[in-house]
Amino acid sequence: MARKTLIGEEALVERLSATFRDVGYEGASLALLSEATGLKKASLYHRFPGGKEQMGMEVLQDAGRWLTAHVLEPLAGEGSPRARIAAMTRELDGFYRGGEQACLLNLLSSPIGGSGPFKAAIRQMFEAFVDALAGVVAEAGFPASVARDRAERGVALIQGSLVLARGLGSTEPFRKALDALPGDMLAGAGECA
Amino acid sequence: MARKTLIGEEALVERLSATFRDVGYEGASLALLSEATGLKKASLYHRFPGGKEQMGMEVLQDAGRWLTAHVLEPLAGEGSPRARIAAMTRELDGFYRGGEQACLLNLLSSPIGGSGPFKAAIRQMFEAFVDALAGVVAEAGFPASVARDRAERGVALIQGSLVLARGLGSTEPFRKALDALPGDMLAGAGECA
DNA sequence: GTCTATAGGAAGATAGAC
DNA sequence: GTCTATCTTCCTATAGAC
Repeated sequence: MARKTLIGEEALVERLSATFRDVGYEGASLALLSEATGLKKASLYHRFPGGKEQMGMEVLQDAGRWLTAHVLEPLAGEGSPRARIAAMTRELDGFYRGGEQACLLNLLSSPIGGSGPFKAAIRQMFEAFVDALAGVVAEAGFPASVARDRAERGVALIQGSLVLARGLGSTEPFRKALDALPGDMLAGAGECA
Repeated sequence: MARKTLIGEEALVERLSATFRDVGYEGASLALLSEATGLKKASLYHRFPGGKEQMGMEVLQDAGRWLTAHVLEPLAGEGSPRARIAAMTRELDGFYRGGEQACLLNLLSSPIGGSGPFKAAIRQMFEAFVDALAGVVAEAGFPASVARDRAERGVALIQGSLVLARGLGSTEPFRKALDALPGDMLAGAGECA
């Protein structure tokens, strides 16, 4: 009863995600998505009756599940704050392929005033990420407002270093940002400078 | 001899830039650009025979001139390092409209391996920005390698806070990042924590 | 310098055979 | 579940009048 589907659900979403992250949502034509997945356009519509927008949503939901499993839960889990943040950076390094792959949340975003189809999902993921990171920083002994500010800065650093890496054509800014992140988040917790 | 052009060159490029920054390069159709500028498509082609790609290039060059005049030169100019960085944040706050407008350099970027038409110009602007910021930090007494790392982090913070602001639908992360930037860049120069 | 009108092609999406 | 073939709409770009 096998061999009817040419590509598994996981691999399919994976390829779609990689394409969106490479060329953006608008830049990802069905021709391109078809080439990337090995499925003809009509086959893509069979799997995603809602068309490109549904592909975007499912890719985003998949990223949300990844975020929960590989970032949010570890951040809320066992170990010292520093160890948990360091573990998170390792996961992010893999997810972004050392900085080569851009972030969906950046490439699917809509203007601040606007209301694209992905806005709510993206916002939710950013908020969850900031909250989880702020939780760890607070656990290290910082007041809640400081923890929140630091967490926002941490997420901004990750996103911004990906943007910079893309702009400069080098993954170095991303790798450096990840390396420095635990120190950035916990500076002043025991030592100074 | 006036009144032939319905919109001046400066205003024209300004509107095109705003549109690209709102919906991205691929998302900016000629219909949209026409609506934003008040010029019909044929008129846009009269001003930009190279079509949308030329519009993107000229908008990018205009941003480069703005960067030189309002960021690079002030950073290399008079005043204390802290004052110069603070002056830069005020300029950036205006340019990004307090975080409401995204960054061209982000929205026109191509994948790390790829080679879009804007790649060289974008790379050059990011490098010039990082260099100028690193120069100020070095002037404040930090070793060149530390200054470079801090400057990269500063640019990443600006870019990332814009991404985060867009994702959260609030300009707050951007404004906070700007406020903290002088302290971030010069921490340890005299005081600690 | 701006416009209306239109060419020519690529986009998203669907029908129906296998 | 996948395909070829097709439809319609939108896109970039051009022609030519004013």
